[in-house]
Amino acid sequence: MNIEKLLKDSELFSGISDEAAGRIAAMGTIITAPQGRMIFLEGEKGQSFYILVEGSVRLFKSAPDGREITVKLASPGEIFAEVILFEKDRYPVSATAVTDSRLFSLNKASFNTLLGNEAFRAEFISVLMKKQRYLAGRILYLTAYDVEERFFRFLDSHYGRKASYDIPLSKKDIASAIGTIPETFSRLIQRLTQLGTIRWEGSRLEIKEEFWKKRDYD
Amino acid sequence: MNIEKLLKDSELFSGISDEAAGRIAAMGTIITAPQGRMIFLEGEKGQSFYILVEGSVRLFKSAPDGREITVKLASPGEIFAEVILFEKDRYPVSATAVTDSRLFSLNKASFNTLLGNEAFRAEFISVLMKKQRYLAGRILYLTAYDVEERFFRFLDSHYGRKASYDIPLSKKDIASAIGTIPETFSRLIQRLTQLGTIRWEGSRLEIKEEFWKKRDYD
DNA sequence: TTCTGCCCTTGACGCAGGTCAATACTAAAT
DNA sequence: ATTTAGTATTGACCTGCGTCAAGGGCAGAA
Repeated sequence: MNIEKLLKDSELFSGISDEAAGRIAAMGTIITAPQGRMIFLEGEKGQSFYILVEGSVRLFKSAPDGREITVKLASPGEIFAEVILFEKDRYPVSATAVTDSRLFSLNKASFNTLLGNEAFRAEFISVLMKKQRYLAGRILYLTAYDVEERFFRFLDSHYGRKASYDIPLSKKDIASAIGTIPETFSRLIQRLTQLGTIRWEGSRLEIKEEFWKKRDYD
Repeated sequence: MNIEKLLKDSELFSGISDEAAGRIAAMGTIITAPQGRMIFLEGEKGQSFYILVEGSVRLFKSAPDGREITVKLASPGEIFAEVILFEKDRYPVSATAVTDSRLFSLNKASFNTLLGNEAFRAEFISVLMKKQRYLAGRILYLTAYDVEERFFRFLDSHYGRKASYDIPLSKKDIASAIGTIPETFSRLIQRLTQLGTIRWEGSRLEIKEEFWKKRDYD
């Protein structure tokens, strides 16, 4: 797939013209990151930010004791590490590809050129604000809901409410995304399976009909 | 104290000229909020954002079960609810004054005028990014540290490492700020007092010499 | 084919911290 | 002076979820 198309699907460049997309595409580079590849490390110096084109990337902070707290599991179209562009020149989180991924990377200088454009600036600010809302929401998510609730909210927000999913992630990665550990997540799955609420074979997850209806999020 | 001076001490308008400060001061209004006053409610429509001039304001989200999760305890000079300025016209959090406070409020229209200024835009974007870092840090704070650790980090980040503090907040507000409940916080205080680590009488809190040295925060 | 490493699962266990409830201590209101 | 209401403390209790440890399944490397 060509880069221009992908850019136009991203949150930052949505609604951009073909011509502009072409120019931007020429300014950055496409990076391929196989599953498990570290993209950047918290505290590391950097001068580029990224747009996830394909795959998924885990953004996390490390606690002093070595545990990793997932701040966000990014999906295609999302921008991250844009914080590097102002003031601080070190990444505030680490990023690794949890599935084979492709990223579009743009450096500070190119970005500053873009910022010269009024419409782009407005778009950029609105992306920053969306992120802020996301993070405030994640604080609520992690502190006010239990693991089961978080699991279903995770499904809902990442794939929507369906009866059947094809999950491209390992269970350990999901556990991390919902803020728990594999053991606890495994026990949750076991319990839900016994209750007949879900069925999970290979990468196919099925949720019993009727289930979503009982839940009211927000 | 005059508004211009206060604006120049805020994170958003730091380094602004006297002349510009005067113009901005004329665009907004000063609001007085006595302790306990609700400033705005999550979900409510609004067209203004605020700069805290004096006092402290608690920003929180409400869980479906009614619990309130404090997202941030704002201090003077900080800007909040700026998220209202783009796209979404509803506040994503609620805000109440936890001590008698004064706020400077600016509406959307005035803000847009300011945004016309290049330097201001850059400053604004950098404030947004600082916030983003704060929120990512708060996720780590709330999920990776225990209550004791959070308490000392709270003291450190709000007042610095001192041997003696004059705490203007109720214990319940501190409990909320550090992500716990009054009972648990009270027990922590009791334990630390018995250990001789702290002494707390009225609003005066004393930390035993030597204590901070044992801690290494980042 | 065997080894090595990673995922996933399952059991046993412990504990930090939340819930519930009772009581005292204010300080403001009547 | 007495009611009222918010804050604080303390005890008894309980539970969700993390830790530790062990074992099974599977894939890629040698």
